[in-house]
Amino acid sequence: MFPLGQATRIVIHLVLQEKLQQAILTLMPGADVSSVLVRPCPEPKFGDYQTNALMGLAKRDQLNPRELAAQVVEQLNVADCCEPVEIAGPGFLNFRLKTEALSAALVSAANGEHLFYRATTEPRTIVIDYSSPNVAKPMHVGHIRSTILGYTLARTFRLLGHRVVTDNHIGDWGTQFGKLLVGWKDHLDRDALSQDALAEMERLYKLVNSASDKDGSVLTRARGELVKLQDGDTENLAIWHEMIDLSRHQFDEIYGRLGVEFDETLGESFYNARLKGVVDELIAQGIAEESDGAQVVFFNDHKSLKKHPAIVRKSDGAANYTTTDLATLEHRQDSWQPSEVIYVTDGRQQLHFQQLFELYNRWKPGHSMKLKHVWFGAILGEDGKPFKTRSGEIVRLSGLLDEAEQRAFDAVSEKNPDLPEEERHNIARVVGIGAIKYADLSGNRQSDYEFSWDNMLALVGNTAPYLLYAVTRIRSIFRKLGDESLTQPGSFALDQTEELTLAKHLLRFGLVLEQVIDECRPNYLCNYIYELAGYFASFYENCPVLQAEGDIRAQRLALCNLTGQVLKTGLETLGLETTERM
RNA sequence: GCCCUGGUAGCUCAACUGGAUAGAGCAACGGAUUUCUAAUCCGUAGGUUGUGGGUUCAAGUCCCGCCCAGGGUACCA
Repeated sequence: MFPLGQATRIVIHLVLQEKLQQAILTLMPGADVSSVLVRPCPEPKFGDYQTNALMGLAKRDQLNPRELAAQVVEQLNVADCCEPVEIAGPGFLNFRLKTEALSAALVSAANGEHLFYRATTEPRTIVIDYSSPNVAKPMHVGHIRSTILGYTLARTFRLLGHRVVTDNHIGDWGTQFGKLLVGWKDHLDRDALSQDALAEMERLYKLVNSASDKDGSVLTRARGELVKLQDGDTENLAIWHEMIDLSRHQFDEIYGRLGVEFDETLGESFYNARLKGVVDELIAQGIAEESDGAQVVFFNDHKSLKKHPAIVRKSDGAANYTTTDLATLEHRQDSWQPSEVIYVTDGRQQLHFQQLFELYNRWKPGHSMKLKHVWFGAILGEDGKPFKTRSGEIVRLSGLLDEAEQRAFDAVSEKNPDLPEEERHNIARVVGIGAIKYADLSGNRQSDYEFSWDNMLALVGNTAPYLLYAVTRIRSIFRKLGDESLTQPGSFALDQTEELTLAKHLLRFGLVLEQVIDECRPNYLCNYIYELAGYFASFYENCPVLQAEGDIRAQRLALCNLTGQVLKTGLETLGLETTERM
């Protein structure tokens, strides 16, 4: 029924899982086996993989779990890849891989047939919305999590064969432009603008903002400029376009440094023409109603939203971001028919997205999109308060990246002063930017995260430099090999514990990638490659590669090569480049 | 007030449908370098998972109460 085919070699745990489910269905026709999963054992002494699902099944049917387990084992034929299955504790099944099965998986990977993961046979289309900076404001440290997390998720989905549309929903419309237009017309410093456009625009905004706090007539004028812009005034539109161009130029510079890309950049203004129609439909369908002069949607049958109505048209007649987001969602549904739309923003917007999703479900009943808010915690300084510069300013992203590269440059120059300066600069770029990204991705996204140069650029521990160093050690071995041609081993003996542990860990790559997309948590991948780098380090210390001879040498070289490929693929999925030396 | 998060080792963080003895790193202490990059490895120590109950064969994880922290809470996004 399940021959030891290609699937077995790629992801053994899935084959075990499928066979287990079949065995259960034979015994208990009609049972729901969707929750029957095979997972890695928490402790190697129990085996390589386990399932705890039989205990749950036994409980539902009031059976003795160990007796059920015995019957299942009776039905289960996994002898081609496992030692005899053990029943343990209250009803766990423990699987221990045969070395020959492990060896077969490694051989096929070494032949380039796979890299321990299986692309999906049912590709889905997923829209991912991330980054979303505001025009006329410099990107700051608050944008980095959304940008990094969002693009990492996009790459992970793509690696597993899904179609992804990434969309940068930039803030290019809204009330701030009234003040910006006043500032532009009265106080613009062209020199400063050409030096650093976003800083100049930010200055203008702050200037007018504080002026309008003191002087009501300034605010009135700002509103007037905004109305003119919205009515299509030529001069204001031209200024607005210039502000957008200047901003996007600087965003692109940052995205270039971060290696982040988008398929679409449809800002808020793209949906302007649709906003009135959206509100009209909501009113016509009886979803929105008038309240204090605004058009409002109430969620009375919803516990957590009961006291939190959503405004879709302000009393001054203007739409707000809920309306824009509804139009955006409609556009995404119509354009790409995604099965999933993922928003990557900070946790403070949870209420907004609850409202949005609930509202969209009412507006477009029967749509089949899964709407997900993937939120993350704040970035804090080492004092535990929101991360700011010493003078209390928000930290700008460009300066942050500069400092990361500088610190990495100092480190590499100290460790390896003989490398050419140009190479040291490149290493510094890869390590510095990588360190920032990795520090951001390696924690649970929902935790607040404490920004610490020392922690992220530490040379040991779960950091980018440690992982990149592991890659350079592997590269170094292959450099020493020179022109010598590699012989692919026909099998792997895996006599040394370090070889065995490393090999088994390689096989778990696919499982981890699945977990990342299931829960939108790249830290699972970080943990995995950190463990992989650790197992490789032990292997490296204990198992000489180039000094070994014959089959052992070929096998160890292949293990190095496979580890290098998985590390590189994992790191690239996280958005990290790798280097030859460091 | 109400709603949403979170509270795990001195510090920063993990912990996979509830699963077996809660794991790493940093800091501390002890060891390893004729060697494929020591930006490394091995070891020691460190815990009543905020707190009190409950459900379960099994709870950091689920349910209820309380304490603490952060965020949100009608016309900013």
